[in-house]
Amino acid sequence: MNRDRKSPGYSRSIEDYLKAIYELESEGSPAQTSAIAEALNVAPPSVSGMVKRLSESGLLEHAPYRGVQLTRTGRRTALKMVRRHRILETYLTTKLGYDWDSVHDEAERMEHAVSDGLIERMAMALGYPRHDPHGAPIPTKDGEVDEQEDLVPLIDVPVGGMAELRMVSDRDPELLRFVASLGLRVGVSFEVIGRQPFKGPTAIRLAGPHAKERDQVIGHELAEGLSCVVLGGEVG
Amino acid sequence: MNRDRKSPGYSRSIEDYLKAIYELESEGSPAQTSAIAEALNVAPPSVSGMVKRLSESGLLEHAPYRGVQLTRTGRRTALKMVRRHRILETYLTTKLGYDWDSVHDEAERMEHAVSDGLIERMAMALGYPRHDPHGAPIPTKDGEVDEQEDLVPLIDVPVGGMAELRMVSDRDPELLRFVASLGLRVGVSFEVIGRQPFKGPTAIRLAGPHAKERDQVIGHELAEGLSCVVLGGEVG
DNA sequence: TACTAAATTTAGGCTCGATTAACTTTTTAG
DNA sequence: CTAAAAAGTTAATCGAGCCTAAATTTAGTA
Repeated sequence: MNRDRKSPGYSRSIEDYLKAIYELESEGSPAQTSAIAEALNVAPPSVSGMVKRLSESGLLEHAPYRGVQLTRTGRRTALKMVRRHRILETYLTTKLGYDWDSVHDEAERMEHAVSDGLIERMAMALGYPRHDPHGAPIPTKDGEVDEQEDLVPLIDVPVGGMAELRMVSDRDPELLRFVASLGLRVGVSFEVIGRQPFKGPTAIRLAGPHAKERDQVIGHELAEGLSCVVLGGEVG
Repeated sequence: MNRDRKSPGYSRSIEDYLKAIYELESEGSPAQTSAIAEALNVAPPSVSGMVKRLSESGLLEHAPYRGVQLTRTGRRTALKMVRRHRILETYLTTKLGYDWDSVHDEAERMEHAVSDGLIERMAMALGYPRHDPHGAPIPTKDGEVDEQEDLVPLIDVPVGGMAELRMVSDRDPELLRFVASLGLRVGVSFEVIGRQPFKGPTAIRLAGPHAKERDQVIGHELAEGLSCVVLGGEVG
């Protein structure tokens, strides 16, 4: 009666809550009610209600008025959802020709419907990738995540330094299209050739024999969202 | 706000009802409450309730105590679900190494989660197949189905005649595994070499240079479920 | 034709996950 | 240190879909 269903069988909602909480937690500090509500596009009292149920089920711990933390079990499920999401995104771009800006919503819906077995088949077909198309690390089947501590936002890369784009949030398709239109992709490296004060733009020069428009200017807010690794070599 | 979501956005339940009703209708006669209930594993009053809502939404017509018929709109959605299901089954077997007995459940869940765009990409990747792995016809994007009128159940293929297996229900994995274990697949042809009366078994001989066990015996009930096309050539 | 069995619908309830309105706790600013 | 603002929780409802029990309609048979 249970060949390859979705193991313990949490509801779609529960899976969404756990994943959202995980993602908030990984930005440090316990997840707050309002943040969860915003992430899930739901009113705060809905979160309070669900949080109560989830903590009664042992998926998270709730310090009233203080926020929420995943338990070991809760984190396991959350990581499973993150893995599903990122494997799906990778599969859709690699095998079905999706662009990196259009995979998020599709994966968001599919991640609740597919079986563990399908995810593993996709992972195998992809050669067990470590990162999704936006550079986010794909948790392993038993919940290990490569945390990538050396990443810094582009705004913190010093002028004159070389860096490589390593990760962009997958949330905003517009943003992803814009980033791509600048010639930037995960793995592309560049030199930071200037930065204006007062939250002004950062100027970069793409490395390699890129056609025209090797020089680009990136606004402050966007530059905050581009996670880079600073490369050793300095440039004159 | 609506890039490639699931167009009008019916609920999972509604999609299931419409598809089930379509499948019952295509066996002739309007779909009865109890038959729908059984197909969906739901109590009859649940069907009455849903039927009321669906007919108020114009997706079907309800003659109380008489059964239910899809409207044009209802049929369109039902066919969309059938197309999704069969494309998914074909994709999973062709591209991800699933066996024909294990795709049904996976497709059943995925068909509610994926977008039209994903289905079309899969269809394209497959070269727009006309039939799924069980031989069932795949409706086109605009709802045309190849009805295959020349199919007869194996029990009606006369002894001495040649036939080719063209379609098996995808519902029962056990049955599909068993059929496969006999050396039968969609497209395999064989001669009917005997049939016992009183709902007794049918004996067949597989065509071509099949290893050992070219002769197989198939019980009455199973033989009812194997849709074949009778081939022109007679055999001594 | 009347009576029973089967099929269907109605009535009443439940759970899940969401909402708004009202209340409580925590944080922050003066 | 206190008062207002912000954040969180509780209470009361709602709708979708399901259920069981109790009518009701249809169908089949004596």
